[in-house]
Parts: sequence; structure tokens; C-alpha cells
Amino acid sequence: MENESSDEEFDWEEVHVPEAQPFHQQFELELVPRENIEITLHTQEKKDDSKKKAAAALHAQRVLRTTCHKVHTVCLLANARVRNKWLNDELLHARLISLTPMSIQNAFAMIHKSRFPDQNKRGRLFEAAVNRLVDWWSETFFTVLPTGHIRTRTFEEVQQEIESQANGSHSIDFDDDDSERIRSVNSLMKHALMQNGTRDISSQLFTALCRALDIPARLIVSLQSVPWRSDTGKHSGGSSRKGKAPMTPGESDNSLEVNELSEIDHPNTSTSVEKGKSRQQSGGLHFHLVMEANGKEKAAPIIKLRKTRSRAASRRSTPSVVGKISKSSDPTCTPPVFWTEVFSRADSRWLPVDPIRGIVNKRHVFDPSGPQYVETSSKASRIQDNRMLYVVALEEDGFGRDVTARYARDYTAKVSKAQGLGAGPAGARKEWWERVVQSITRPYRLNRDELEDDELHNHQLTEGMPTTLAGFKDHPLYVLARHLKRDQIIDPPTELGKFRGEPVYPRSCVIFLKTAENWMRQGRIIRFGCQSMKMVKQRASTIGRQREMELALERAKTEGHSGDAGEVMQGLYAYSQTDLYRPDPIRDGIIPKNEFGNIDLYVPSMLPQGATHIPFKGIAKIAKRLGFDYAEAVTGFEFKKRRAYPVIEGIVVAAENENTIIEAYIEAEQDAEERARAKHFDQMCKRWVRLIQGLRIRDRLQMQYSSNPVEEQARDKHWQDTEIHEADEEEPGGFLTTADDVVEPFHLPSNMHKFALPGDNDQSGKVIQAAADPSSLILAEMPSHDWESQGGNGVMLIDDDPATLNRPIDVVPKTMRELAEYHAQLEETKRNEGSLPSSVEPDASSASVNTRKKTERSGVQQPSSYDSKSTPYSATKRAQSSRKRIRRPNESASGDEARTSPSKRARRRNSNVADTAPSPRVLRPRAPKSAAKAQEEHEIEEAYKRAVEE
DNA sequence: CTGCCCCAGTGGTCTTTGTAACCA
DNA sequence: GTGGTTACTTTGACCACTGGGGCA
Repeated sequence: MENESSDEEFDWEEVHVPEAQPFHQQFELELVPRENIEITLHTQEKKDDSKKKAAAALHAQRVLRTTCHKVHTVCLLANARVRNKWLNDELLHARLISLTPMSIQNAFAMIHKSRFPDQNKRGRLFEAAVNRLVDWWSETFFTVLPTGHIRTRTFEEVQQEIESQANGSHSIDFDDDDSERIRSVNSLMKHALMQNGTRDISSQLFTALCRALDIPARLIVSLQSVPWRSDTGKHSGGSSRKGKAPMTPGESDNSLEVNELSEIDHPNTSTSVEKGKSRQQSGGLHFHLVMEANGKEKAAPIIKLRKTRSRAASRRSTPSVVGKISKSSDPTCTPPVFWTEVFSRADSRWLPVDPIRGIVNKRHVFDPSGPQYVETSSKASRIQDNRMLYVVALEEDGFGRDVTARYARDYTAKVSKAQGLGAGPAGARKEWWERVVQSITRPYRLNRDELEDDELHNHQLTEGMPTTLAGFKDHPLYVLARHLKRDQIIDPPTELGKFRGEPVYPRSCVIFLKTAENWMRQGRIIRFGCQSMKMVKQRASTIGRQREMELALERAKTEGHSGDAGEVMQGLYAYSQTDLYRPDPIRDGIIPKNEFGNIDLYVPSMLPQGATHIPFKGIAKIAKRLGFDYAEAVTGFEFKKRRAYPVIEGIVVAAENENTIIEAYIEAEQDAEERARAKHFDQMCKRWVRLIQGLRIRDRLQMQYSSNPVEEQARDKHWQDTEIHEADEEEPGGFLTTADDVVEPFHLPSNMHKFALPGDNDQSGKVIQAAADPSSLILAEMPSHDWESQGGNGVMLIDDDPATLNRPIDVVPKTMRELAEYHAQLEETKRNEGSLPSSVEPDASSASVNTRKKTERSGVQQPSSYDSKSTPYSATKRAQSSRKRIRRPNESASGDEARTSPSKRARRRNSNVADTAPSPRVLRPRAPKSAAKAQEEHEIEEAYKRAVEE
């Protein structure tokens, strides 16, 4: 089976087969091996399959990682925005102000234009004041806790944590010691009053303080989202990290840090307190183990790890090691995740402020990949807890800006690419990030935004050449010849410098080339005499082009050009070598055509002078009919199955013919519309006629037969019993068939037709259980057909039951006449016996009467197999005649109605009085209708329903 | 040891004008 | 007779990105 279904995937082993034998014979021989012919089918190694699976899994994981990255990034951004909003709290502002020394406040207040007219001086003063504020904040006011700040986790780490949490073992918990919880602005205020918190809180509160001091301040956040790449920030195995070599301060591993902390924290012995001060300028390296006086009560006294040093110091040396502590990433000396930007009004620019380390206006100290943070990481496995990828500045009004370019080193060479500058899936990521940024961007622009954009752009320009090969790739300023694409060239080749011996060119010198054909698709033509700037191998994407190439090759071979080694080259041209294509103006109304008999109109400029494009579908016919010369306009191509299909949009004609053609076209359109409308109207009328006729018939039948309610009831009972017969008969006539159809089409339950009697022509072997005595019917034997469940009084119809097959069936009449006779006979017998159940009598009599009536009218036809089934039905009905049918007054069933539309009655009964007497009839299904007819009937039915409802 | 290069696999982009039979 | 539809046939070439492995 499997081999047959997917033989494409199997290799056919070549075996010797007698040539005269056709394939089917071989196959037979294989099946019945009379000769020694062997056909071996062997599957390809499973390797391929597993490879495919692995690749699919890989792909799925990549998608998962990317999605996680995106979701995480957005969540972090949302978190930062919420915090940023909290920072505007007035109470928080008031409290922070109240804690700030007046001297520092005054330093800002005194900077005013009136007092210092020199703008530069104001700028310097402002920066100095900020410096003082930051120094006070970082060294005196706020104490930074060593843990709890946001950090990057690798994908694997997070996954591990989730898994461990899912397993119930909360070995690593985000909530416990690893991250702080700030639930509201009150938590922030608490930290402000306690004057301690994580470095994140420090930055956030500092930002709030700046705002309180009426300094425009932004909360800057470097989003630490889960990397989408599995190897980014990877470490050599989860648990083995502990034993790893010491890390640089910058390359901190926070899980390590947590471990260390617990080692320090838990033994209460290590609670030495050291207080000290270090100024940024001092260049000293200090460790402050600060016991928090007002630390959280739940935790053991927390040791504050404090290591303040200047950048010079950090660059100069590795930190001295004090036990394990030095190994940890000290949050007070590594680049933060949150920091502040204050706006210097005098300079009209944003100053970066790191309130944790006390650094002002040094934009390069925030990138954790900076040399001062990575220099000593030689031995440690590269684990980053801070990756700079997206840096967002959140302003007081809640809007944000992407300021990554200000802080990231090698922004253009590395970070912008990491953000997804490149094509393909990375490009999609870039687009996504742009969308995210767009969603938080202020809808209008301020002057300072413009200035900042310029500044950021200049940062990129002054970034300098990349130091890696990859950095040159897609670099906005530089390009290497090796990274040029097939259709690119450097012109003029102005060399900017060398990268490992390779010339570096400015990106602006890169120009795009196209083949002459492709220029033509743009409506441009190669200027006469121009030489191609580059020769490339021709591609053959369509069969036609492939053949062309083969022919060219053949020709080249025969002519003896063996040097080309079987490659057809084509020239590429630059835009500057082309002119706008101007087709010849048309003369005498004759449209110039190409070799395919149409006209190229890829761009509007390709329209010949004196011609018009009429882009209507089907207008070619009109032009042809009118006898004007025209050409179909090819506006593009579609590609399917290695073929190019021209897209034709209307025609091109001489301008003087335009009006005539359009008028004719409109006329033709109106004509066609009129015809369509007439046709539609016609159909509509026909349907109405049918509907009205059907309704009139229905009405007439009701008028005729619904006069006597008692009689009606009896008749109804009868017809309930006997309608089964009629359904099996041919419809009496076309007119009535129509009415039937109109009034209510009937759809037979799918399982009904299965039942037939043995002894009938039907050989299906299905049996209707029947008995002369209705009481012998056993309802319980019914299989659970739908119609049984509707009322439980269905006919006993049992499939393929051997017991049923043996039942006597000779009492079953086969035709209507026989049925009538049977009823009459039955009636008589019962009358004679005098033991007729009261409920049966009217039923039986009416049945016989009506049956007779019916048989008289339509004649007895068709001793069909279905006919005979009616008897058991009526018998069953009688057996259950104790159940009274509830009839709605307008539902006056009559013999005629039943005769004309048994199906309708049945349906109505089933739908309206389903609880009383759903009559499972055994009916012959109609011949399958054509789709059109079915549709028509459906429409009619709908129309009828609407009419009846009103 | 890190960063770069190479390789394999995958996915996106570029490509740029049939014909015969059948049916309404 | 004409116009529209469908089956037929055979599944491209190239480049860039990703991830893994090796090497200077």
C-alpha cells in the first residue's frame, strides 16, 4: 500500500527485464512469479525522513524562539511604559523632592536665561548641576541592591525554568530573590523612602526626581528580551556554570550571582559593614559591603556589593578579587538596563545619565559589549546578562523613541543587523520592530525630535569602519566588492580605505544594473552605442528562455567558440545608460504590434503617441467588430509552471477611434445588461408562476378537504398510514409534480431506501418486519435510526437480521389495491369479531376508504417493492394508534394533499408536531437532480417559505 | 579561545508570451 | 464558428540566511 501511494519517494532498482514484455505483464509476473523475474522495491533510507523531521523541528523551534523574542520584547516594553507612567506620580515627586538637598535643587533653579545669557554657559552649568545631583544620588542617597534587576536570560534558561516550574519544583523562581516586584507607584515610593532598591529602581526613581525638579527626563530602557538565536549568550551547560572561571564584571552571570548571594546571604555571619565613598573621578576601586539598616524583614541582612570605579580604572585593570564577590556582576559598576536622559534646554539635547554609577553625558558607557566590560572575559564562557539590542526612551507623556543608535557601539555594523536589518526572516523582524516603535511614537514631532534624529544619524556616520567582515555587509556607509550583488557595481570606484587588503568603497557608489530587457520592462531603452557595464550569466527561468539558451549554445559550439564553456552571458546596463522608451507615433490608425501581435505597455509612457489605452475587459471584441486596428495591451506577466503568461489589460487603439469604441462598448455593455436583466426577470416570473400555482393548488386542496374536522382527523390518520404508498408511485402528472415541488420538496432520509422486501425484485435482501397482527410488532427491536428516535413509533425495519428474514411476510400486500383489499378485509374480520379496539376502527376504516379513493383516482400502478412496505407501516400505525396525534387546525390533512405531497405533509408533521407523530416513511428517493435543478428548487422552496410565513 | 570561514540545507527572489481539446 | 476553459508537462536557478564545525 505504502509503496503504491508514494512510489515517488522510492528508488527503483534497475533490473533486467525482457524488453518485449509490457509492463503489466511484468507486474503480473512479479505477483505470480512463474519466471525468475524479480522486482525489488526498496525504500530510501530513513535518514532522509529523519532529516526532514529534524529540519522541520528546527524550523518550528526557530519560529518559536522568534515569537518568544517578540512577545517578550513587547512585554518588557509595556512594563517599562507602565513604570514610566508611575514616575509621573505627584506624590512620588513630592516625596523625592522633600528628600533632595536644597542646594542641589537650587543649582537647577538658578540656571536661567536672565541670569546667564550665554547659552553655552547655561549648558555647562546644567551639566554640572546634573553631575552634583547624580553624585548625591548614587553615593549618598540611594543604595543599590545587588540582585533583582532585570537581566537577560537565554532561551534555554527560561525554558528550563518554565519546565521546572511546570514540574512543581520551584527550584528557580522568578519571584523569590531573583526579581523584585513593584506592584504600584506605592512600591516605588516605599523604595524611595527606604532609599534602597535594585539598580532599576534607582534609575526609575532618579528619573522621577528629575521630572520633579522640572527637568525634562526620559526613562531609558534597554530591553532584555530572550534572544531568538539559540546560541546567543549561550553557556556551556546549565549547572556547570557554577564551576566556571571567574567572570568579568561586565560579563556577569546572574544565576551565578544569585548563587553567590545565597552563599553570602544565608550565613548570617557575613554581615560586615563597610561604608565608603568613591567618586567617579577618584578612579579607586571600592567594595562596599553595606548592611541595610532598613532592609526587608523577611530576608537576612543583605550585603550590599558596591564597587565603584571610573571607566579609566575599569579599562586599566581587572578588578581585584575579594573572595567570590568580585566574580559576580556588580550591578553598580556594570551597564544598567534602566537609566535616565535629561534634556539640556540650553544645548537642546538629551544627556544620558547613569544614576547608579554616577556617570553623566557619556553615551558609550551603557553598551555592555564595550571593551571596558569585555576585556577580561577571556576565560569565562561568554555569558551576558545584559545585551543591548533595543534601547527605548520613554518620555513624560508616555511616548517613546528608539535611541539604540545613541548607545550601541557598532550600531550600524552589528546592532542594527541584530535588530533585523537584513532581508528574509530577519527583515521581517526589522519590520516588526519598526512597527513596535511606531506604536509608541508620538504622533506629531517636536523640534527636539528632529534635532535628536540628526544627532543619532550623525552618530551612525561617525561610527567608523566596521572591524569585521560581517560588519561591512549591508553597512549603510561602506561596501566591499565581495558583497556586491549580481546586479550591482561600484561606479565610480572611489576607494575609502582597505579592510584586510580589500578596498572599501562608499555605499553611495553602488549602482544597480539591469538587462536591456528589464530596462524595457521599466519603459527604458539602452542608449545607442552604450557598452554593458557588467556581463553575467544568463538565467533561464522559463522553458522558452531555456530553449533559447540551448540554441545559442548549440550555435556557439558549431561556430567553434569553445571558450565560453557552455555559458550564455548577458550584459547589464546602468540607469544612466538608458533613455525613456518612446515608441513610434501611430499613423493612419495602425497600432504597431510586437512579434506576439500585441503591444507592450508595462508603464504608461510606453503608449505610442496618438494612441489610447482602453483597459476594459472584452473591449477587443468591440474594436474588432467595428473594424478598427487595435492591439491588446500587455501590462505584465504572471509566472506559473516555468512559464510566463502575459497579463493583458484591454487594448490600445488610435486616439481618434477611442470615443467610437467606448461608445460601442458602453452600448454593448448596456445591451448585455439589458439582456441579463430580461433573462433574470423571465426566470423570476417563471418562479413566481410556479409558486402561485403551487399555492393555489395547496389552497384548493385545503378548501376541498378540510371542511369536516372529524373526517379530517380520520382521513389524516389514514393518510398517515397510506402516504407511504403514494410516495413510491410515480407522480401523477407534471402539473402536480410541480405543485408538489413548489409546496415542499422532500428529502428522503438516507437510510430509508435500503429497506425492501425479499421476494421483490430488489435483491438487497433487506427485510421489513411485518405481521398480520399488528400487536406482534416489536418496537424494541428497532435499530437506532434517526426516525425512530424522533417518535419511537417507527416501522419495524431491520437490516440483515437473520431472524427477521425468516419472518412470515406473505400477508403483506404489494399494491395499493391489495392494500385496500387488505384493509377492507381486516376491517371486516374485526367487525365480525367485534373485538375491535376503539382506537383502531376509525383509523382502519378511513384508511381503507381513502385508499380506495386513491386507487380509484390514480389507478393502481406499480407493484413496486417500495409499495409493499406500506403495509407494515400502516400496521405499525395501528399498533400504536393509542397515541393521539395533535393536529393544528390549519393543518388539515386530506387525502388529496397527501396524495399530491406526502413528503410535504411528512415534513410539516415532523417539524411542527414532532412530539406527536413523526412518521418514518419508507419512500423511494427521487432521482438525483442536477445541480442547476437543485438550485432552482432550493430557490423555489425559499420563495415559498417566505410567502407562507407572511 | 574567539572570531571567521566553509559547508549544507532552506527559503526567498527573480524569471518575463503554449497548445490542443473540449464545451457553451 | 467562436471564445473561454482546462489539461497537459514537469517541477528552475540563484542567492542569502542559518546553524554547525573547523581552523588560524
